Amino acid sequence: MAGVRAAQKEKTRRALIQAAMNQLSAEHGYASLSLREVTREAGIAPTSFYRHFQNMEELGLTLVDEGGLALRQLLRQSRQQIDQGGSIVRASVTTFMEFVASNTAIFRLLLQEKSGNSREFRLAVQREVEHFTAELVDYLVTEQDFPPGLAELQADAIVRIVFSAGADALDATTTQRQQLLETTIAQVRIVARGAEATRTSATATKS
Amino acid sequence: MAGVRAAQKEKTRRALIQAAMNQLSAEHGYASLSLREVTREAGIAPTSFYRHFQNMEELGLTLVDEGGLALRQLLRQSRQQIDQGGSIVRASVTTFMEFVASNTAIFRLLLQEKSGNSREFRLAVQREVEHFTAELVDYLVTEQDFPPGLAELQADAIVRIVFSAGADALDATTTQRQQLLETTIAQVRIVARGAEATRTSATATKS
DNA sequence: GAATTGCGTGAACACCCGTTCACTGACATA
DNA sequence: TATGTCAGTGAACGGGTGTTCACGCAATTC
Repeated sequence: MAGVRAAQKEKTRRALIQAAMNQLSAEHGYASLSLREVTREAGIAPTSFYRHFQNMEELGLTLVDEGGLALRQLLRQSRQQIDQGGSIVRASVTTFMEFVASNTAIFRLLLQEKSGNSREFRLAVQREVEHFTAELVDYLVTEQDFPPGLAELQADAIVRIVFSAGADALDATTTQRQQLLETTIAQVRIVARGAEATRTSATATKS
Repeated sequence: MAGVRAAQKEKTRRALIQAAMNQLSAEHGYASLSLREVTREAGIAPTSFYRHFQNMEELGLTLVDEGGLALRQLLRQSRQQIDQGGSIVRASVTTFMEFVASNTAIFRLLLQEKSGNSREFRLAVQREVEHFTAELVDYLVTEQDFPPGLAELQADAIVRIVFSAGADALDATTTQRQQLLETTIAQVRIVARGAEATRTSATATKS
């Protein structure tokens, strides 16, 4: 009953996932990922692949899940920074950009498959992003007392801006990233200000 | 000197481009586009491909150019709608969404290659999007008297939001698109309001 | 009318791909 | 200790890929 066998299996499964990650780069995306190359890098025979995944697609979806997991850790991290005071916007956007810089491969994967050629992939990524938005909506409603509708609009806009900036960061130099960070922070603040203005004008009308 | 020969060549060149376009769909992207399939659809021998393009990459860049051209036509169209009065934001976003709906393949191509695996492609798409932003900046500065820096921030944010919404529209049903249109319009207005608030508070400080 | 240019061609080459199959041998079970 | 399970294997099949080459033949040039 000692899981020696199971442990070994899990180990090569991780090796496959890691190998796939390694092959993902700016020049080589998921679409052009080959079973043979992945198994070669993982150090096993091509045929052994099927002991762990039915398809390359199943491997891909696993990768997306890994990305989603990383994103959620990012969220938690961001929350912690918020709780300990300071500029909420700056802390959040900075954390996000740091994530992009240090998880380039995985963020690129999410980004590509968001508008990729597999519906299932698109939906999986979309789910992760929505999770992100929902978290932000919750914050805006409970902490900032925004009405749900407006919070939804605002959060959605901010997420679109930040993810889009993250995409640009992938190709950017360090100084460009710095610039991009400041730009994004300013833009998020503009959105926040606009939402605030919208709220007060609506409240004024109501009262 | 009659260009019968040249005309025929241009014709099959167009056939190749069109064939490539036809093969682009939600399930089948540029990355998995094969020379042989394209020539098959175009009705010529695989080898003839090289009479028109050096690589598949050259064909791809041509497709991106076509997309850029279409985007600029969209811009011009949008300008016309603005000149004849009505809500600027609504007209612009609506036009954009209509473009996405009727040029699905080409917009999807631009979107995918924006974060795709060829640096040259990414830069080409980025150039097109920047052209888009520049046009908007110009409008904000000359027509709305925004200071250049703020106009840049605002335009960039709006373009990010609108393109991101366009991406979501690709997978959406008609009613979802309607909803998305309204959401996007509201978001653009929030950004405009935020920028306005930012401007006036800055001006107040200065005076 | 003769010479040249150049688009389109079919055969062929070398390569990589995903997937199947029967098999081995270490671990797990009883 | 005997039996069964199952991750990993190497050979093989069928198929698609990009690219080369020499060639035919109609449009063009002189």
